[in-house]
Order: sequence, then structure tokens, then C-alpha cells
Amino acid sequence: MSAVSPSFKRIEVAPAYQKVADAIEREIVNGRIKPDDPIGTESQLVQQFGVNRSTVREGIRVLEESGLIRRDSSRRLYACLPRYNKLASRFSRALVLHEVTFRELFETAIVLEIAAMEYAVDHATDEDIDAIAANIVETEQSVTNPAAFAELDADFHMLIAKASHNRVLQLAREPAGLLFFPTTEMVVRDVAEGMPRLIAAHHHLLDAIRKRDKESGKLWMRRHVEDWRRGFERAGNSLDRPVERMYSEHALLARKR
Amino acid sequence: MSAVSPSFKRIEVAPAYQKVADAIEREIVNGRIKPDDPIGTESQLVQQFGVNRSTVREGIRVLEESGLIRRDSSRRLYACLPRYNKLASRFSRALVLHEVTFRELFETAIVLEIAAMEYAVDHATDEDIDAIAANIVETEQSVTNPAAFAELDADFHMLIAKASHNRVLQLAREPAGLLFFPTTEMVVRDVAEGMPRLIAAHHHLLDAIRKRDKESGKLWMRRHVEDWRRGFERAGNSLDRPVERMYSEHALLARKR
DNA sequence: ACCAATTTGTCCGTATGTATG
DNA sequence: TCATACATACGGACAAATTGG
Repeated sequence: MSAVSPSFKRIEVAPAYQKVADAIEREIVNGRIKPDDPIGTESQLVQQFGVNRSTVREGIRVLEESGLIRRDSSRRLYACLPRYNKLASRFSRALVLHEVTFRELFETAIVLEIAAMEYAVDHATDEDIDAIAANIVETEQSVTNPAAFAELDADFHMLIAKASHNRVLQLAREPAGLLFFPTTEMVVRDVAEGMPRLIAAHHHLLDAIRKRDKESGKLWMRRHVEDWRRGFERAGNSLDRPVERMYSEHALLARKR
Repeated sequence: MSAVSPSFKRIEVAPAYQKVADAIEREIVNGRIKPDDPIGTESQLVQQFGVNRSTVREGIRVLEESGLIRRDSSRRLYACLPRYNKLASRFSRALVLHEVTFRELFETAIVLEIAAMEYAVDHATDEDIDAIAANIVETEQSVTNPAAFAELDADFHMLIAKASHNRVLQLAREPAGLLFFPTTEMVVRDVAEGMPRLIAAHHHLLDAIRKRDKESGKLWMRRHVEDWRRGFERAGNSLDRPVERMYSEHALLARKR
């Protein structure tokens, strides 16, 4: 039927604001615009793209939300690296909306925490170890304040992940961690032996890192997370209950600047 | 000094478009607006919030980008659940921009893939098994096409994760997977025995699921991922090389609708 | 299949507050 | 302190697309 086969290129049809966002995104992802490079003022973008200011602004909002650009104190635009924390809370929010269960959270957290511990034993620096030790001291001093205690427990596990010096692992464990560790407060409130057991476990984990004893580290992390599960169930919760919407609000506070 | 302690509440100061976005987000996260519920037209939102339409539109762009609302074919606004895929590609892009190394990717992927396999052995349904079997048949038929072959390998691991019936794990492994598996194409091009070894491993993994043999499943998955690493290095790459920007473009194609 | 009403995408002009030099 | 540049927000406008008769 066709006399010739023209093989036209696909016509790109997208709203103007999207094209603006894509164009700037491309420059950043390709590295032609580096982090902290200025993007230019809105008026300049208006001129460069030949679209209206409102259109440029919509495109900018998209990039701000995805964390590729930010505004400094003077609201000038700069490129930046997406913050892990922000990405992780988006992730967490999605998990809550999908109504995942604590079992799913637990199953994932246990492997990621053990992996973080394994690599922390290999790669922890003296600074990492000092930070973890300081965290344990603080934790021991906050046994009368379950909320602060739970916060410090979350920090402990974050420090372990940081000590692994594996950013992918750090990023992968954070969404589950954001939802997982707030329950610590509930557990230590309801289970009397919760706090001392947790502190003892943290000591053993730090010791394992100091001694570069990988097997001991993995073992104690497994016990530690399993302990959380027992406490969670002893506090009267079922692992098959979905993560409640309430938690998301708690967890999402972190992302507010 | 102070005669009275007034204890005023913190004054919330934020741009109008942000308040619009936050207000709608709150309704969705709280569940008062459920997925697929209509959000209303821009004009309605203008009336309800008492702000300008441009302001409403900026707020909408933010929520669209974060995946909480979408527009259907008629561009009407609906609430929706954030898609895993979109979140994962944002994550992957961040990893690329942070210039993480293949070692970090590999260390994380190996624990997540093994965990996915472990739970897949427990929870895979007949449908899951059929889908995996079909994938293997397709893979065997595409040994002459490395690109399609690599794509099917990525699908295989996605199917394993799906068979785990753990959405947190599915979500956690996807960002690393998006960056990890595109390299399969490179490996099977450069290493002659790559394809048959990969296919054999997939067969063993499927067998393990069928026989509900968790130890065999974990063992073969470990071998399989280690095999990738050997192939990667044999193809002349260093694990300590950062994931290149190029890969991101490849991986990001997935998110385009 | 045609038409009227609605809605979105985009644009223009303007006012206001604020940051910077 | 003042002036300038800039971000935020507003009101109004119009064409194209979509909807619902």
C-alpha cells in the first residue's frame, strides 16, 4: 500500500510546562548543570524558553518537588542533589497509602538492617564508632522518656547504615525504617524489659563493630530485630495489621524543613 | 522577666500554592479522599481555597509530580496511589546523581534479591509460577538479542519480587534493580558463557520455588548474583566505578507513560 | 454527527513584599 | 537608607480540547 516508507520521528507532544521541566532536568541529569549551579531567574527562563512566566513557574514547581532544584534564602534557583530523606518519606507515604502490613515491613527491615550491620563491621570508621557510642550513651540517659528513646533508637540504626558506607543500602532501608522504628515507642511503653534489652543489644552491636566480628554483628542484629517483633506482638499488635495512616503523619514530620 | 508566658502557637507561613498542595495532600493521606475520587476542577479549587487559578495550578503540579493525583484522558483530576515504578525511577535518578558505585549497588541488590527469593519460595502462587516459567521460555528464545534478553532478565527478578507478596521488599529492590540489571546486556555481550549460565540459574530458581526449597533458592540466587559480578568484572569493568549518567537515561525511559 | 457549555493550557499585565547591594 | 531586581500572587483573557446533550 505505502509507496514509500517515510519513517517519521515520533512527534513529541507535551504541555509547555512539562517541556520546561524536562529541559532543565536533562541538563542536570546529564551533568551540564552541576549541583549548586544557579539556574537563572524566572524572567531569564521566560526569555530562553519563550513561554510565559506562569508556565515557567509550573515547570519549576515540578522540579522543586522532585528535589532537583531548590531555592536558597533569597529564593534564587539552584540545582541540587535530591535529598535521601525527602525521597524516603515519599516512599514511606506510598507504603502507608498502599496499606502494607507490619509483616511486610518487618521482613524487609530485618534483611536490610542485617546487611547494614554486615557492611558496617567492614567499613565503620573511628568517627562512625564514636557517633554510635555517643548515641548509646544518650539512649541510656533517656530511659524515662519513651518518645526520645524511640527517636534515638531510630538514629542508632541510621548511624549503623551510615557506617556501612553504602549509600544504596542507606537509601533502601530508610523508607521501611521511617515506618518501622516509630513503633519502638509503643513497644518500650508496653513491654517492661524492652528498654534494657534494646540497650544491651546496641552495646553488643557496637562491640561487634569494634572487634570487626561480622558473625557476631549479624547475629545480634537478627536477635535485636526479632526482639522488636516479639515486643510488638506482646504489646497486643498483629503483624498482619496494615501500617496505620497515623504513623505517616509522624514519619512525615521529618521531611518538613 | 516575663509577666505572663503567652505560649503562642507557631505561625504557619508558607506560599499559597504550598498550602493548597498540603491541604489536598492531607485529605488524601488521611483517607478522606480515596484513590480514584475526583478532586474537582481548577475553578472549583479556586473558589474553595480563595486563591488565583495560577496558584492552584502550581499546587496541582506539585501533587501530580509526587504521584498523589493524576489526570485521566480528559485531564480531570483524580486522587491516586503513588505508582511504585515512578517512585523507583526517582530513586534511581538520585542514586546516579550521587554517583554511587556498582559495588554499593551490588552489595544491596544481593541481599534484596536473596530475600525476595526466600519469601517467593514461601508465598508464590500458581499464577506467579506460571508467569516466571513463561518468562524463562521467552528468555530462552531471545538469546540472539542481548537487549531483549537483558530486559527479560530484569522482568524475571521483578516477577520473583512480586511472588514474594511483600510490597515493601518489591519497592525496596526496584531502585537498585533499575540500575543493576541494565548492565546484564553488557555482560552477556562480552562474556560468552553468560547467557546459558543465566538461563540455567533461572531454571534452578524456578525449581526451588516449585519444590518450596528455601535453602536451594537462596543458594542459587546468591550464585546467580555473584555470577553477574564475575561477568561484570570479566567484561573489564571495575565495581568501584560510579554508575554512569548514561544508565539513568536508559532506566528513566520506564517511567514515561 | 453537530452544537453549546465547560475546562484546561497558556498568555498578558499588574501589584506587593522582600532580598541584595 | 534607598533603589533595584526578583518572587509571589492576582485578575482577566483566549484558543483548543472535552463533555454532554
